[in-house]
Amino acid sequence: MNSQAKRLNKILEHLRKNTASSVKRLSEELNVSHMTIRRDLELLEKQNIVETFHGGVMLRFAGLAGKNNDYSLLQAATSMAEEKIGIGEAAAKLLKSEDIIVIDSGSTTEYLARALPRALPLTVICYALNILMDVTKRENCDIIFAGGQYHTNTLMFESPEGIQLIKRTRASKAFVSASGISDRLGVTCSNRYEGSTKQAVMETSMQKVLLADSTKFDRVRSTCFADLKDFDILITDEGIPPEYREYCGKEGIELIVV
Amino acid sequence: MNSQAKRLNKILEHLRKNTASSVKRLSEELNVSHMTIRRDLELLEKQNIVETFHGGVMLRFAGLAGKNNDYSLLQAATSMAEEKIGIGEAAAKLLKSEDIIVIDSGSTTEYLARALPRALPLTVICYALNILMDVTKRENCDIIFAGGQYHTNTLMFESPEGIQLIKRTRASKAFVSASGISDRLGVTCSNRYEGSTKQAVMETSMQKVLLADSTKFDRVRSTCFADLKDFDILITDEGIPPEYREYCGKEGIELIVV
DNA sequence: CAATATATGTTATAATTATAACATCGCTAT
DNA sequence: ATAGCGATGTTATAATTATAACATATATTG
Repeated sequence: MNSQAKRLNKILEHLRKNTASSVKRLSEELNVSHMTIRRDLELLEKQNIVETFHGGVMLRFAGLAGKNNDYSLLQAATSMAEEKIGIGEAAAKLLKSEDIIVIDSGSTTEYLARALPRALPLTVICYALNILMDVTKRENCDIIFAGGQYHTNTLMFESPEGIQLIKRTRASKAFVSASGISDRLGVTCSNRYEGSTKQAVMETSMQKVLLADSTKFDRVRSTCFADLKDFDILITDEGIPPEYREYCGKEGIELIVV
Repeated sequence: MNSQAKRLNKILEHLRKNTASSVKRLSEELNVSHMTIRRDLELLEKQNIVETFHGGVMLRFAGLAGKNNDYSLLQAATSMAEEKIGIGEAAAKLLKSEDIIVIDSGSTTEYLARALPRALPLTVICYALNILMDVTKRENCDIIFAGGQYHTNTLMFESPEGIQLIKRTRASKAFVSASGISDRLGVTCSNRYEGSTKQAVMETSMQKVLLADSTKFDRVRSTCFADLKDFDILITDEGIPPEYREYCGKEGIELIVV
């Protein structure tokens, strides 16, 4: 790891502790010139990790900057950011007043959490820290959080009791993310605990919406939690392969491309 | 409520959503001059509610500024702040490596969450947003969160499943807060849901530590969840009435006064 | 090892924010 | 009503931060 990467990690560490900081403080803390800090922050800002303003910086993705994530992981989490913003906004447009929605864990779903229309009264069910942090900032919003053991790499909480809580709850719409989508091998994620929770969500929601950027197609991960055709709506970006467009048409899945 | 109080609430509301902001943004948002904002922020800073720096402001007690708390409530939450800091630090001194601890909801316990020694590997069980936010910033720390319905005024999550999760978990030490303490009428809190959760915690922890500033003595709230003598340790400040000192001696409760 | 590229530091200047003193507005009490 | 007072707005000046261009140091590559 080069010195810049080290510094970027130190900056993020500092921000995780303090949420916000100033260029001055950072340059003093890290013993580098203010220009170096500025250039570092510029990088971090381009990747949507921090937000700068005259006099300071603040963490944007408080959640995603989980304590064990180093800079490279953060990069991954912020890749395809533009596409994900579009997907989140498109998902938010589906919402109606009094909807009871599940927001799954993941970085794509976080953009939905941010795009939730402030005016609509909603009930939100979730189980990931980044989602929770966005939702608790909202008003007009009942929150149900399924707790459990905290997983720092996915920012997700999981437990039998959490799954139980989801199972006795009913949602009008579930917004689910995935790490891999294959017509033949189904919709997959990377961890067993994610799979169990997602399955519970699929069981208890009226409408199931899959949120995934186009890099997820024709990719598999270890844990399959649903068939693609189990979903009612698929929201993705222009990069979706033609054969998946066809598949959606054939299976009656509403396709929303942003 | 006069116009200044209204504005202070609006500022806090804005900060709750954005964590940090700038004088410029606030003055534009609220249509007042930057001087007015500055004077408002000066007030809020004096009360330890926000922290200002060149170019901006940020919330200090992110958790405590729950969205439904108005300005007057915030004041209450930050009262006895010095005593509470001491109590939190004293509680942190009790911790040993590999301890499994419960941190109850409340403002006093938040100071413990902040004072957790960074070096010690710990498992933390909690169910309140302000505690969670502090604990997730830490490393060397397994987190178990008991979820449920979110209560904005106490920042606490509660559900049968959450209680179930607590009940099947064992802790070496529980750090519990209270709204009222009476030798005759027991230890009380304000809400039924708080009581059920606290009771579950009392049942499943080896050592029970009560954290309360001295304003809580000889005060009762609606929901009783324990007798004072059920606790092994009581941490409070110098203001503790003499009769409670005696009571602790008689009942074998270790008293720590900060 | 030289040559090049990249990262960091320095400086001067521009832009923004902070402070302080004073002016004005609007409420309250008589 | 109006005098008085507190709250808010205005302005000029000081302090701080941002930007850009250039200089220097450090790392990389053939």
